[in-house]
Amino acid sequence: MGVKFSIDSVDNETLARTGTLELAHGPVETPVFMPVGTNGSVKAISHDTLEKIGISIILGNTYHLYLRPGTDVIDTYGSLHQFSSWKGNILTDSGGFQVFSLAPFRKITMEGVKFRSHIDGSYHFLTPEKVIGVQNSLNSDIAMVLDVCTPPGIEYREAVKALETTTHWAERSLRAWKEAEPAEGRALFPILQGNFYKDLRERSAEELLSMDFPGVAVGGLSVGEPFPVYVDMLQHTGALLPVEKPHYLMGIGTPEYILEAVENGIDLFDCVFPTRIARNGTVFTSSGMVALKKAEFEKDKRPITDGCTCTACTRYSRAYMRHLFKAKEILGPMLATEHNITFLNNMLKEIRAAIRASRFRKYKEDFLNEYRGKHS
RNA sequence: GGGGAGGUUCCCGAGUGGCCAAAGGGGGCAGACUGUAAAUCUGUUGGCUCAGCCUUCGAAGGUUCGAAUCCUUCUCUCCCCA
Repeated sequence: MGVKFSIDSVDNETLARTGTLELAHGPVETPVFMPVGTNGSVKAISHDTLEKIGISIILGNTYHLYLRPGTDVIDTYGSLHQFSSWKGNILTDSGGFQVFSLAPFRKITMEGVKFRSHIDGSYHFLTPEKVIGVQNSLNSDIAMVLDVCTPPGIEYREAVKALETTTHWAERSLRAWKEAEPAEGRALFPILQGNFYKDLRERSAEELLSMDFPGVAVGGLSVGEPFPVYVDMLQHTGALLPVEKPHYLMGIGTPEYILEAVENGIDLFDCVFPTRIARNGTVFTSSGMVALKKAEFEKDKRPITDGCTCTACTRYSRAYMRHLFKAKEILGPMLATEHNITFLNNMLKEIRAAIRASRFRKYKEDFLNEYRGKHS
């Protein structure tokens, strides 16, 4: 389970740092945004285009791929990479979040989680060991332990229970992972929980970091809490993480959230938001989010944003993009998805450069001033 | 020329005496979306001095306490037969 993570530079005002994570399918420069490809496909964009943008790692989802196509199909290819023809790295989420978001159908015990398939209603029982087994079939470069994610506002004792289950599952996951003797360049990360109780965050960190994991993820944030609460909990949690290991914050993906994450020492993050809002007609620009369907863009000949290297910005106007969405042309979601991923990827390049120059704070300030200022 | 069907709020289309400013869909406009059951979902869509009032269901007139709904005439559209 050897994974090399080297820190190249450290910002002198914040916890931000740049690094390189050596995974089985190539190096990943951090901080990095990882697009989500739940079913072995980042929705509305081809692997070719992702490669062209320079994406080195995407997500897959154990829960979805276990249900469909199933490991028997994946096993005939040897890996999700082979099956989907993705040459880069893949991080697979464990399914813990699906158990959380599909709440009406779940039953969690210390042993595992029983749930109903959203596809055919069939019952399934997932254990930490089984989830490791599925991720071994997928040959994930970074696998995640099964965890219990909880929403804001729950009782303390309920948060304790979720935390204890998560720790217990992490121990079992690690044992199963080691027994399977994973190849060099593959990693298993535990997921820090504790809900919005700081002492529980500390306890979760203590318990999980006492185990021999090559990295650590922060879960249970960006689950509906207000932005200031997110920032507060992130600051508290970020300081608990061991400097030498890669830090993964699960489920964040707007420029504002990303900047906070990087400032607090986060190296990896993923989010469906950029790709989902793209499909729904909203794109990122340096001056804020823009809903392309709005009437004001009917005859707007400008590109989505100047200086962007994506297909939409180098070739098409806002008016045309609006028309594509109005006419429900599939090209609209495709171009918008490429744009949003390109936008974030370029933003992360700038962030890494700013950290190397030890001027991250300035970069963040300047970025947010324009982003939150008046829209162009 | 003869017979038949029909004209409803931006469009399609329900509604055959009061519960109708008028179902439903489309379109428009706005909002939401953050480890993807999402190319999705929600709201709104005649006007105003807005718990009320005014205007609206091809046009005009009539019946009625009361009409988009009934009657008369006109007008327009579509289908069938000559």
